Amino acid sequence: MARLQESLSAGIEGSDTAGDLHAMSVDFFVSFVQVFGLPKSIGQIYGLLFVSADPLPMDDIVSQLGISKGSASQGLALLKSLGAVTSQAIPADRREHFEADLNVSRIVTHFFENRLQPRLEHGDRRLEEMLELARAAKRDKKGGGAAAVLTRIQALQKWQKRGRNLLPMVVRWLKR
Amino acid sequence: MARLQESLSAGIEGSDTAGDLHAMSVDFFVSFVQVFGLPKSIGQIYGLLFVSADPLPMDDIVSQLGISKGSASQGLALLKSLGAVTSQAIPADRREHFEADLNVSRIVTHFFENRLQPRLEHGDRRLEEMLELARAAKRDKKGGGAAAVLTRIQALQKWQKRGRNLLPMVVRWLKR
DNA sequence: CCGTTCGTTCAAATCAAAATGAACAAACGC
DNA sequence: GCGTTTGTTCATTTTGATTTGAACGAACGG
Repeated sequence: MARLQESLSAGIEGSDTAGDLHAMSVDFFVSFVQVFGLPKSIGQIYGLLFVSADPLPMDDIVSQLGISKGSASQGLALLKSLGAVTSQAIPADRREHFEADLNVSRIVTHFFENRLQPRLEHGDRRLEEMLELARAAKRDKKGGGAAAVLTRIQALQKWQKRGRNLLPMVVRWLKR
Repeated sequence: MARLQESLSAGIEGSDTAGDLHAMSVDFFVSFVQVFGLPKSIGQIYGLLFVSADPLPMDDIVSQLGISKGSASQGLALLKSLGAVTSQAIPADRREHFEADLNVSRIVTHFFENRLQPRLEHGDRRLEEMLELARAAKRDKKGGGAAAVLTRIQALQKWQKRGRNLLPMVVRWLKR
């Protein structure tokens, strides 16, 4: 962050409102993305773009945030795939310029559909298998609480279904 | 996991239905808790208790999962605080015995209220500060896009509010 | 074409979160 | 009380994820 402050204020004004705002935005989005278990660099990049008046080329991002070219490249790739940044063409400059896209419902939807749903579905399958095994165990009269375990698994399945119903509702609600 | 299989099947039956079920449950809950960014050990412990007919003492958990006493102790403490396990007294055995509590809505609610809400509220405050700075920047005519940034921050605030409204709705829905 | 700029990839280094285990404290039985 | 069992704490170690940076390839401009 030293880098950020430094290069932005560059010995001009005293209170450096712009630099503070940049730093805050970076901070804000870093903790935001961490809620979703995404790497910090993602938040830094988005935070910077969010308060930038114009689209920035990658090397500006690298130098302003003091991160490596590799991180920036990978981070921007992910952000693009999330629909959170878009590239803008700037006349007479062949570098890609990136702009933050405040597309919250798209981003959250993407997150749900790509990170949560697959897990839920995989979970479904495994629960089904567990149920099968538990039934077998009960038939074979293995162990004392086979019936109790069976009941538990079935209860869990109900919750799983509930969760799977909830997600689309949330997505719909976010979309309006 | 070698430990789990080993101690459970203990050279009795061939196909080891019970051992498979245990392993699967552990697996299932490990990936479940990881969605919420909780440590793996939490999932292991809960997964084991979930398919155990009777409450287990800590040393059983330690030996069946092959984890350390420290992990088990800390993990159980967290699970208790989540209301996900409860201790049962077993006559003539002074060790604490733990039982899985299939209390999904309580657990998820706890997660929302303790992990998400505080972050959202902290975010609120920071957004407010950012807005203040952006207004100042605009007044001082710093930078070209001060007005655009202001608009963005306000839009973000709207989304933040939306999110904060959504959470209680989700919680209510989960509770019935 | 050839040199330069831009961007990606991936093995290695770094870093933070979690697990370990030894030391400690508390509760019990004798 | 005194030794033993049970459970917690916390400094150290381990592990896994992220970041780095050097090497590479592609696209452009002259």
